[in-house]
Formats: sequence, C-alpha cells, structure tokens
Amino acid sequence: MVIVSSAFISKALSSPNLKDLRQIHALVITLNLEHSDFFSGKLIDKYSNLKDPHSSLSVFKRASSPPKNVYLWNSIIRALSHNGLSTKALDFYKKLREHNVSPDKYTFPPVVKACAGLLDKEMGDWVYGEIVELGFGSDLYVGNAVVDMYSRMGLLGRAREVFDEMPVRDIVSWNSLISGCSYHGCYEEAVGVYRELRSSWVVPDSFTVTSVLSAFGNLEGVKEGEGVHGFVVKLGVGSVVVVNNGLLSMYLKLRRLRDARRVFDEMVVRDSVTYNTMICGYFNLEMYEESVKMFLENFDQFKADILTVSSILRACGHLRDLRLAKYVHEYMMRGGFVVGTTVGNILIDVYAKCGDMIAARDVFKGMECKDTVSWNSIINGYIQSGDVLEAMQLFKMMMIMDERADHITYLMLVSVSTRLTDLKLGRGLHCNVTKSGFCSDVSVSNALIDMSAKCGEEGDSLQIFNSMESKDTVTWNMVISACVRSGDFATGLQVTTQMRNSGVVPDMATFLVILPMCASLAAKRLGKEIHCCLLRFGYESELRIGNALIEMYSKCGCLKSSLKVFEHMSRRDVVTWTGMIYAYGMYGEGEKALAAFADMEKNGVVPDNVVFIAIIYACSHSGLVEEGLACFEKMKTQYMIEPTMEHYACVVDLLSRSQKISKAEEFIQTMPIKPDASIWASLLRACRTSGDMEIAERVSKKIIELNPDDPGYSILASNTYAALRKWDKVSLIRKSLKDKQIKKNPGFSWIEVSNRVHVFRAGDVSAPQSEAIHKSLEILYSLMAKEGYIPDSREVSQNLEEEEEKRRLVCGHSERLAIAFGLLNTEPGTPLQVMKNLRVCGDCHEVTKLISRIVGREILVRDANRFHLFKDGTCSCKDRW
DNA sequence: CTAGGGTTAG
Repeated sequence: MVIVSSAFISKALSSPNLKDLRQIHALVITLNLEHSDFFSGKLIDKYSNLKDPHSSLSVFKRASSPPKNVYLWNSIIRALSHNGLSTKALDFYKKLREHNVSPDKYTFPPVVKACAGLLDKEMGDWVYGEIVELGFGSDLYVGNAVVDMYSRMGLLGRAREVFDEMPVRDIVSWNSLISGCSYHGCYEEAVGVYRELRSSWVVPDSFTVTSVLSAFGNLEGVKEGEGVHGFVVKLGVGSVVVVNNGLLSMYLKLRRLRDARRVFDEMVVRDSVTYNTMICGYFNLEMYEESVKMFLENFDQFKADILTVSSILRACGHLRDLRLAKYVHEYMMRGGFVVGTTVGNILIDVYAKCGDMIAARDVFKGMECKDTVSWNSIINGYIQSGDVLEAMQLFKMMMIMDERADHITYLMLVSVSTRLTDLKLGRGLHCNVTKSGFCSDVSVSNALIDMSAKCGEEGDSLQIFNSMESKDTVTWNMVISACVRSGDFATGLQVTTQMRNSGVVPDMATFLVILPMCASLAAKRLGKEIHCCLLRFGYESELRIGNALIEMYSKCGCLKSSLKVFEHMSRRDVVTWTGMIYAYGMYGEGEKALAAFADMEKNGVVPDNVVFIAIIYACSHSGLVEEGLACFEKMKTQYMIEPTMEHYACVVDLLSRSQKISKAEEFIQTMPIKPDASIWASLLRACRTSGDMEIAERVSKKIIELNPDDPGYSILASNTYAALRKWDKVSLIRKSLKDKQIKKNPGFSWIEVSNRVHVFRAGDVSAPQSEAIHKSLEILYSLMAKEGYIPDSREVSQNLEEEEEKRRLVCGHSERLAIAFGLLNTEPGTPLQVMKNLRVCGDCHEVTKLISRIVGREILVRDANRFHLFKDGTCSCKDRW
C-alpha cells in the first residue's frame, strides 16, 4: 500500500500547480509520510518553485526534527534564498551548522546568493571563508555563485580574483563577471572581459550577449556593438526576447533610431521590457512625442509598470499635455495601479508643469506616504506658478510637521528670496540652512552668496565664501560677481587671483563676470590675459563672450581691439552692435557710430531700446544734434519703442552739450513723463559750462526739490550755489546730505605703470613719490602760467577763507597726481592712460590739455562718462563732456 | 532527488 502510494505521489509531484500540490500535501500527511525526508524535500522544492516559501517552511518544520539530512536543509535554504528571503536563508544555514549537519557542495550556492541579495559584504566574506575551509572552493557552481556575489556587490577586483583562482570555468563564470562590470558602470572592463572570453575556448551564449550589449550602449566610440548584433544571429539567439531587448537598448542609447526601430519591428515576441525600453529610450532622447506615441499604440499589449508610467507622465510634463497626463492618471487608476510615493511625486510635478495646481494639490493631499521630494515638488509648483505666498505657507507647514527639508528645498526657497530681494527671508533661510547642516552643500551656499549679493550685502557673501570648505566654479563666479556688484573691485581682483591659483576650471560665466570687471577698472593688462585664457578654454566663438570683450577693450582704451573682436565674430546680435556703437560714442567717433547703426539695420538686426541710448549718446558726444534727434524720432515712429527716462536724459544731454540750452529746456517741458534729477543735471552742467547762471540757479532749485537718492546731483546743485557764493544754500544742502548719512563719492584716479596699478586720491600726500609729484606739478603750473593759464576755482564747493587754499585743493585733484606720477615714471614721449571714477572737472580738463602740449605726450583719460584723448593742447571731446 | 548567469530605470 505504502509502496503503491509512494510511486503515485512521486508521479503526481512531477508537474503540479499550487492547488494540486496542496492536495498531494494533504495526502502525504494522511498517509503519515511527512516524516519521510524524500517527500518533505520534494514538497519544499515544489512549493518553492511555485513561489510559496512559507508553505515550504511549514513542511520543513513538521519534518523529522531536528533534521539530520542535509538534503532537507538544502531544500529549505534554496526555497528561502530563491524567493528573496535572504536573511532567513542565512539563519537556516547558521542553524544547520549549530546542529552539526555537514553542508555539501549543493548547500552553498543558495547561501552565497542570499549574501549577494543582501549586499552584505561581511557575511559574504564569512561564507566564502567557510567554503574554502570546508574544501568546496574549487567547485564550479560554488565558484560561480561567489563570483556573481562579489560582482553584484561591486567588488569587481575580488570577483576577478576568485574567477582567476577557479580551476574550471564555464560560460556562467564569464557572464557573472561581465554583468557585474556592466551593472556597476565599468563598461570598458565589461568589454575587456568579453574580448578575453572571445579569445578563449568558451562559447558565449544569450546571457553573455545581453550583458555586453548594455556595456556597448554606454561606449559611444566602440563600434563592436554592431558586430555583436551579427554574432547574435550566428549564435542562434536572435529570437530571444531578452537579447533583442538588449539590442534595442543599445541602439537607443547610441541614438541609432533606425536600427532600434528595425529590431523592434522584426521582433516576433515582445514583453513589457521591450515596450518600456522603447518608451524610456525615446524619453531619454527627449523625443517625447515618439515616447507617448509608442505608449498609446501599444498600451493594451503589455502591463504598464512604474517605469512606463513615470516616463509617460514626465513626457506629458515636457509636452505640457495636461489632457494626456489626466488620461494616463485615469488609466492607472482603472488598472488598479498603486500610486506610490515616486509616481505621486511625478504626478505633482507634471500637473504643476501643465499649470494645474488644483490637480497637483489633490495628488499631494491624497498621498499616504509623502517624502521630501513630494513637498519639494508641490512647493516648486507654486513657485513656478508665481504663488510664492502659498509656497512659503507650505514650507512653514513642512517645518511644523517636522518634515525633513533637503538641499533642494533650500535651493528653491533661497532663489525665491533672491528674486524678491527679500533679505529678511534670505537671512532666515540662512539660519535654517546652518541649523540643519546644509551649509556644507556647495549649491546651497552658492545660492546664499548670490542672495546676499543681490540684496546688497557683499559682506555676507564674502563671509559665506570664506567659511566654505569646498568651492566649485559657481562659488567663485558668484563671489566675484558680488564684489563687482557692490563696486568692491579690490576684493574682486583678489578673489580672481585666488581663483586662478586654486586650479578651479573656469566656465563661460567666469569670463562673463571677470571681463566686465576689467572693463570697469580699465584693467587692460588683466583683460588681455583673460582674453588669452578664454581662448585656451575655447570660449572665443561664444556670442556673449565676444560682446563682453568688445565692452572690455573699449573701456580699457583699446578701440582697435574692440573692432578686431567685432570683425572676428561669426554671429552678432543687438548687444554686439550696441557695444560697438557705444565704443565709438566714448571716443567721440559719432560718424562711425552712425555708420555702424546703419550697418546693423542693413544686416537685419532689429534695434532695441538700449541701442538707441548708445546711438543718441554717441551723437551727443560728437555734437551731431540733428542726427541724434533723428534717431530719437526713428525710435518712436519707425520702431514703436516708447522712450524711457534714460532716452529723454540722452536727448537733453545731446542738446545741452551743444549749448542749445533753451531748446533743452523746451524739450524737458514737452516730456510726457515727469523729469527726474538726471534730466535736470544734464541741463545744469551745460549751464555751468556756458556760464548761464540764471537758468543754473533755477535748475539747481528743481534738483534740490526732487531730493534725489544719488548724492552726485545734490552736490552738483551745491557747487552751483557755491559758484554764486550763496553759502547759506550750500551749507543747507550739505547738512541735508549729512542727515541722510550720504557721503560724497570720493574721487580717485588710477594709472597702470610697469604692470602695477597706482591709485591716487584728491589731496593725498601719503601717495608714493608724493613730494616729487608736487614738485613737478608746481613746475608745470609755472610753465602754464606763462601761457596765460589762471586756475578756475569755480569747481571748489567749500567756503574756504583763503583763495590760496582753494587753489591747493584744485591742484590736488586726483587725476593730476596720477598724470604727474605717470610722467615721472615712464620714458619721455610714452603715452599715458589715466582712469577716473568721476567726471573730469573743467579746470583739470584745461590743465591736462596744457600738460599734453608742454610735455609732448598723448594723455588718454577715461572718466565716468567717456574717453578724452589729450594731444598737443587739444582734446578729442572737442570740449563737449 | 539538489546548484550558478541576462534586458528597461535615477
């Protein structure tokens, strides 16, 4: 009876489904066969194959206990390991050892696999030690399992060692090694092992091919991938789905769309990986329409999973296709798709991108497990849709709910405070960042540097910069830009030098920060060096770099270099032309500026409001009144550009400079917007030059009434009253400036002599070679006096008792010191180039003209407004400045 | 009686 039943059960066990298996199991129990190691072992195996490891476990527990038969132990360990219960499998291995059962060579592969599944390196090493100790180290199957384990753990060297020590290897050994390399991104190594394999006696199989294809997909230069495609056919694995999926993936990664499409079309059997590979592949190539099309044409052919859905939804985000997003969302819900955290986060982002914040909020509310990304996505959604208040509200909620903010949260919020120039908010965030330890994140610190700078707190920027342990290119760019923004060029230069010495690789932004700094400083030498640097880094053909170079060279006094850069540019936009036109303007080359403007129009470049400022400015500095006015008209009527305050100021300047004072005044009266201090100041300067003190006084009164923020305008008015000797008014203005705690921008000049910049302040006696400078100036004054020069003290603003004292102050204007220093320290005849942060005063202008004749030198002076080239007693500005 | 390896994704 028992013998008949055993035979029957043995046969019945050959191919059962789960229902049949349970019946057989019941039969085994009723026949009292459950203590038979043979039947128990069979049942454990069968349950395991049907992915029911818990039933396997209960069979094991009811079997003879403690089991002595290693076969039973092997079965249960295998059942657990194969079904992903790695920890349990390892526990059973330990129990086996405790019961003093001797493992055999069949015990180890599942145990090793369990270690691999847990990526537990220590346990892996321990098990491998046991294997070697018990003498199973040379077994092929055990060895393969170990190679695979180390491969999966990314310990590729260790895997290779074990591989090399194996006395026998087969294709599985090779495949384990190759797939390990591929999986861990060591594509060259994967291909290397593949080549070794090809030159051995072992024949590759479909597993080999699939593993190595994924490596070829990531190696653009290597053409062997194509060979593999042919080889696939030769091996006879051309119809294996997984192999074709590998080919598809490779071709898509290499952007070989036609090949991918051909493989796809010729596939007889496809699986969901096939469709996902196509959908994700198109998505990664930013071919969102194709990705979506692939899904819509085949969504009934396979079961969409998280990969499908995340690609398609993100494609909807890029395409701003709200309808499709909602459709896919619905399709997911209908199909019983569980919206987990990741997919929920994608949905929030997609709805936000498509502008449906209500839908985004609904998804957010409905999510059971929110993570930081969920909060970031919804906050970012509100920021992008312009609802900063709601975004901040959510951030507060996040803090209250003790939800962890990450570096991206802070990055987003800091950029909001930057955009709003909200220093209070920014500083609050800075505190949070410091408290939560994110100040070690470079990008967050960079954002804080930028925020402080744009809120006008250069000091904060520098402090953050100095406290940073690691800095990247953006950090340096930001801090230099902070210095430039606040006018602290000295620190800007220092940081630039540090950056160049630090070995950080500059990017385009670096040059776009440093070049304007060189322009402001007229640091010709540094500018040229930077030009060389950017050639070395290959940025010379960039449009914005070209534009910056034009500006840098023109402001450094090298108009010719500007022109050279301009001529070499392959593409030119409005900014390029504006740069050239402005450059010509600064040098008093109004005709050339007009020609450039016409050229620009001929080249089909549409002018914007800025280029009109440049051209009117150019006309203004060359006395081309009619032409300038014509440009102004053209802007309004032909190009329909509404003039701004700056345009009106330019026109007033244009008229005033040419002494058409009444016309200028008339023009101001017809302005459709209320003229500000800059407009009146232009007129006032003209009155001062022409000596029209009646209008000057009237205009000064207007300026004072406007109470301008810029102290320069008030000082101009004050100087007018000083010239009229109305000292009460002067002291009144001075007092109001003092009350507002505004200090006059101190004037200074600088000159570059033998590669060093020397700075001079008005009346500065501590300057280098001060005595020699004063002595040589005295000599020059006496020579000038012989030519009939009388110092003009109108520019002096203080009510000083002694006329002599006034003269001393005039003599002390910083540009004269710089010029004298230049004369003393260069060979006779060398041209001088002096920079000044304010405008040159009338008396200094006169003096410089005379000096240029007396010493026979060209003196180029760049003031806040333009260039003056002094030569043989005349100036290129033709006294219009 | 029993064992080992592959493709999509960030």
